[in-house]
Amino acid sequence: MGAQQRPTIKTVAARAGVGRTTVSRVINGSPLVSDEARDAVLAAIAELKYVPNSVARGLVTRRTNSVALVIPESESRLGAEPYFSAVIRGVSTVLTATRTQLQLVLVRDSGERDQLTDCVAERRVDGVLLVSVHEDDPLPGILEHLGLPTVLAGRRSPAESLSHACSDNLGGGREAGRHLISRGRTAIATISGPLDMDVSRSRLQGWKDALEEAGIEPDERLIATADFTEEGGMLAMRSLLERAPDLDAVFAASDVMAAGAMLELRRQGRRVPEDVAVVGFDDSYIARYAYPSLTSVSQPVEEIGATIARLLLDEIADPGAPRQHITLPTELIVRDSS
Amino acid sequence: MGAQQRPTIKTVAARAGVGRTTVSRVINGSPLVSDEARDAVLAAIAELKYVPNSVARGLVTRRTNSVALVIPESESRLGAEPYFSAVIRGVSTVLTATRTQLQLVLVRDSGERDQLTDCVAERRVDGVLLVSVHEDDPLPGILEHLGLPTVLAGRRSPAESLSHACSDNLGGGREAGRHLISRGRTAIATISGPLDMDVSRSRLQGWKDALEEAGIEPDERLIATADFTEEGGMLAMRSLLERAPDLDAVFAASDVMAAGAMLELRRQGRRVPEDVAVVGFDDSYIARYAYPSLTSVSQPVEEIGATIARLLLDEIADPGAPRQHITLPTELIVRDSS
DNA sequence: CCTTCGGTTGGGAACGTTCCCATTCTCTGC
DNA sequence: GCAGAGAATGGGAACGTTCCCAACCGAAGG
Repeated sequence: MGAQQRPTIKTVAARAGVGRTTVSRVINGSPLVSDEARDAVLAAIAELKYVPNSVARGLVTRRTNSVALVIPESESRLGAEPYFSAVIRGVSTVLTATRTQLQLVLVRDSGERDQLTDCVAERRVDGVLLVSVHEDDPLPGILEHLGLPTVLAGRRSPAESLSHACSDNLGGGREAGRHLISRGRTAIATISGPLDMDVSRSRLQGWKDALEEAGIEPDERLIATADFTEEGGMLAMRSLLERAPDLDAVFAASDVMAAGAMLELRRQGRRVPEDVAVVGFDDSYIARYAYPSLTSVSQPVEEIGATIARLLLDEIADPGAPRQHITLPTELIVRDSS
Repeated sequence: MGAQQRPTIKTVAARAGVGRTTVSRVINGSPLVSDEARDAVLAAIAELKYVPNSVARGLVTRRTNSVALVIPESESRLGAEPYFSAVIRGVSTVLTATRTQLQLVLVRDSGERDQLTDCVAERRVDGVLLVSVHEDDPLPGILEHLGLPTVLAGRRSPAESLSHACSDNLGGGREAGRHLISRGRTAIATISGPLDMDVSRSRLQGWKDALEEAGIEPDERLIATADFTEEGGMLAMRSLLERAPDLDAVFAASDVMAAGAMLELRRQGRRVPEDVAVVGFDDSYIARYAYPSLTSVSQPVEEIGATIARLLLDEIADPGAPRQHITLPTELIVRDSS
């Protein structure tokens, strides 16, 4: 029981009294079928509970109706960084609607990246979504060279050639900076992400822009970099406090790092926001759960996920079309920490 | 460029001066090949950068080397509930090591569940992992009937027939209860998850056991149920405070609900832990970020993910083997909230 | 010297689809 | 009334692999 022989397209054809091809046409919605034949085929399909074998179909069509979503685990763990979960949700929403499968690939180290390349070469997926790309990441180049449709969440540089969607990191950083200035803060530090990522550089540049607008010269002592982790945010905050004990505000390029920074501030007896105002980035639930609740730059992460999925489906459907670059707006959500 | 014709097994055979079958044997590690032939084949593979087409292979072997991980999104969103991310990590670790693909399926409503059933019937996966099952969930039964290897994280009931791994929810609930009693609390409430889930019932029973051990009769007024969301936890807390204003402790069956409960307690001016002690479940980072930091029952979620992946691979390899049931231990992590 | 056996080898068939093409049938227009 | 167009149909081939089985080879044994 259970594992009985499943019907094939031949079984259906025999039952409906038509040829294989006609059944195939009905399944694929071809108009070149008489109503009569179509009804017979549909009835047979229903009777036999026939479901086409997608593997066999993939062999001849060279399509798998499946795309890979690649998430690097090395620097920031899925789950610890809510960004990834939200991207997954957005991607999944769009893919489900078009009946496309989602292959999730967590890449921890370069060994696993090789496996990924194999998997892609095996033609198990029609396209690839990459998240959190570094400037010198070899993967986008490899995929491009393989001729496999590829779309990025984020970009390697402002001159990114591959299709991608990202949020307005520059504008978001600027908003954060302006907000702190408007709160009367004058010694505004920042905890940046890794500088080999465009997302980090853009947010940092936004912060600089805001200071310069206000006539403040960005000071090297007020810039620390971390790796988007809580631990990193904590260490960066400690280093900032050593170098510039008089700082009265800090803009962290992610909520997770902001949370780490707040832990360190509390440990050193600085009150938030009285002594030091804090602004994060992402507006994840960490911002809501944090105490005091965290002012944060909201980016439409789920929409980024949905957008890259759409871009990828477009590119799979028409590989010749020009690459698309989409920037989504950010919004500052003010809470208790600033 | 890029999309040049990829080599097939025939190309390799011609290049190595052997037959198709010999190449296939080399690829699949068969011992029935002379060293000489093997070397020639391996050289040809390297020269041509040949990678086997897994779709074609799947057609004849009836194996896809890919399993589905099904996560219901309806009650608790991926990302808002760290549990799922951790399970994904554990699953991914085991699967990557065995070169098995991971199909991620987020199911939002019953319509999407039908699609899932189709996808499974299409034989796109060798097995299915189900997370967060409800007692009357039709999916496990359908999959069992289809004869598809299926493993659960959690169980529908203590008599679960399918293979599964879950943590010791009963013991965890008991530990939480005992801990609050040891802190001298006497009016101990609980916020349970949905009662149609075994995980909820077990944690609730553990709480009851602990109270009864201490000679306290569990009071209906001190039991509220919610849906594992922050909002639900908040509402449940409100309802508990109305029904039993004198409560001095609460055990929530998840950190997310505990966070919601703490928000409501703060809103009503109750101090944590002075007026009301709070204990959560999961020991997610929410517990660390919360203020005050949250005492929580830690369960090895990532290990649960790894375990169900292993059980599934076992079952795929030997579908006839008896089903396995694995229970993993929990541990109470005491922090500031109790 | 012939048989047998184990180790190698490769061709044919099959897996379940889709696509190409040839065939049949029906209508339209002159 | 007949050619031609177009719709509907189905058989053959192909997609790239694995599995079955027959065939070959050299050595061992009678």
